[in-house]
Formats: sequence, structure tokens, C-alpha cells
Amino acid sequence: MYSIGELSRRTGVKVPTIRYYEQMRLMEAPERSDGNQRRYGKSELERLAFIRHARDLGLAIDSIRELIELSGHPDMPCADADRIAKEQLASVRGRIARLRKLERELERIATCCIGETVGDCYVIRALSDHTLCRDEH
Amino acid sequence: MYSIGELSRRTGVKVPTIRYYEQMRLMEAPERSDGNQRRYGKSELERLAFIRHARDLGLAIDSIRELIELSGHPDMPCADADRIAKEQLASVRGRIARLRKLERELERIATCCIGETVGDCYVIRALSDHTLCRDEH
DNA sequence: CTAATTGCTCTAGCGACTAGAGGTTCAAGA
DNA sequence: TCTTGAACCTCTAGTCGCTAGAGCAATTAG
Ligand SMILES: [Zn+2]
Ligand SMILES: [Zn+2]
Ligand SMILES: [Zn+2]
Ligand SMILES: [Zn+2]
Repeated sequence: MYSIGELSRRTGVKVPTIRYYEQMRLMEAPERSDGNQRRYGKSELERLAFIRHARDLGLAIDSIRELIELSGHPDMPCADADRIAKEQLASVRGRIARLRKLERELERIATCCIGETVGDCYVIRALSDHTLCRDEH
Repeated sequence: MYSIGELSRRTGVKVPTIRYYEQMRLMEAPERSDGNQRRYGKSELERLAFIRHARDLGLAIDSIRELIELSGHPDMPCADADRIAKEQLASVRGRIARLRKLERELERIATCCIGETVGDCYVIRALSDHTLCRDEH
């Protein structure tokens, strides 16, 4: 049986975050000691690792809850799980595409300033005038 | 003189967002009509366009405020403005690098499931076991 | 003049935590 | 057994950049 602090050390998830996951119904309410402190077992440790891994991959709390519920029904078709993963991949690709546009513009803006004073600073001029940008963002 | 709605239409910034920028001290408190409604001029329109452009490039409110304050002192050196742009570029590049790692892992996770049920779904297995991942994330 | 639209302020909500207050329980040493 | 200090408990509020809504006042078109 682990205390919440020990579970935190073993998973790298901070103590208040574990309590937050319980509140969000990702973790089930665990057993308690006589003095009302949380006591966890091995299955909770595995679930928390699952949650942490899914969060590290950028999945939303709601998606993770759905995946956890699915994994409790091993005989059901896994189309929903596959869909969640594909949607997350698409979302990540969308964000990358958007950030690459920003990168292109910022590269120009951040490296083209040859002025010395604010009055002729390219950074300030570029921000004032979007027509200097190569494409939309 | 523009009303806040007209300013909104001309810049594409929503009305409550304009009021929010005023509250955050990016926009100065404008003149008011006899009935206490905001009235803007050309300079406020330009400032709002500046703010919108900077936000579109991902700059934080605090950085934008700093840039606006700088642009009021055209004779000062522009090192601070250049630094803010370079930091933003670095931040965007960092986020892209992180997202590319996620993309690699998610690509594998989302496309490798040949199972039909949750019990042998690769998505669920991959989330349960980080050692299946190629690199850290 | 009336009605529709737009404006005003204030408060609360989003997502995923994080920090702090104020109090209780646990574990180890004397 | 007692004491101390770390860890734990619940609850509330703050982060960021908006967005939504309530309940009212001002403007504008017909
Ligand atoms: Zn410069
Ligand atoms: Zn631009
Ligand atoms: Zn599957
Ligand atoms: Zn992994």
C-alpha cells in the first residue's frame, strides 16, 4: 500500500495533480487509512502511469476518461480508441502546421532588425504592418 | 470616431476582447460619449491592429505591453524589442520540437492497431507501456 | 416615438493544473 | 509513551486569454 506521496514519487505525478485526477474521475477514489489518508495499490499505480503517458502525448482529460472506460470492456470493438488516437494525431499535425507558419514569420522578424533605436526597429515595424508578412497566420 | 462595435468590425477583434485588452492595459481607456460609450479614433485602430498581429504571432499579453511601451520611446535602443522577438522564436521552435516527437509516437500508435477488440488494441497497449515508444516525450 | 440594436459593468466559466491556508495524521527517535 | 516534524487532509483561489451571460442604459433607424 502506497501513500499519495509514495505514488507521486513512483510515477512522477505531483501530489495535488493526483488528487485533481481523482476529482476529474480519472482515478477512482482509493481506500483510506483509519486517519482518512489515501492508500493505493498496484492497479492504481498502473492506471496513473497510463494517465500520465496519455497526458504526455497531449490527450485531453475527457479522452483519457473515455479510453479508461473502454479498457474496462476488453470484448468491445476498439474503433473508439483508434478514433481518439487518430484525432489526436490530426490535432498535433494541425498545431505543428500553424506553428511552422509562425516560425517563418518570426524568423524574419527576429533576425532582420539592423536598426539601433526603437524608431527604426524592424520588430516594431513588422508588428505594425502585417503586409510585410509572407503569408497568413 | 468609431464605436467599439465598429472598431471590432474593422479589426476582426471581438468586442469583449477589446474591453479585455483595455482592462489588461494594452489599450488606453478611450474617450466616452455623453452616454458613457467608448469612442475610438485612428490611433486606437492602429494600436489594436498591432496587438492583434502580435497575438496572432503568439506573443503574450505582457510582452505586447512591453513592446507598446517601448514604441512610445523611439530614441531608446531596440535591444529589448529584439530580445522579445528572439525569445518568442525560440519558444515556438521548442514547441514545434516537442510536438514533432508527439507526432512520431502518435503516428505509430494511431496506425498500428490491427486488433478488433479493446483487449488487443494497440492504442490501449501503447498507452499502458511507454517502453514501446521510440524516444522520450 | 418606438423598437431593435448596440452598448455598459460585473461575474463566472473554460483546461489542466498549482499554490496556499488552516488543520490532522503518521512515523521515527528519545 | 511522548514528541517532533514531515506528510497528509479539504477548500479556495489563481494562472492565461479570452468568452458567455445577466441585467440594465444608450443609440439609431423607421
Ligand atoms: Zn530592433
Ligand atoms: Zn503577419
Ligand atoms: Zn485498436
Ligand atoms: Zn511514451
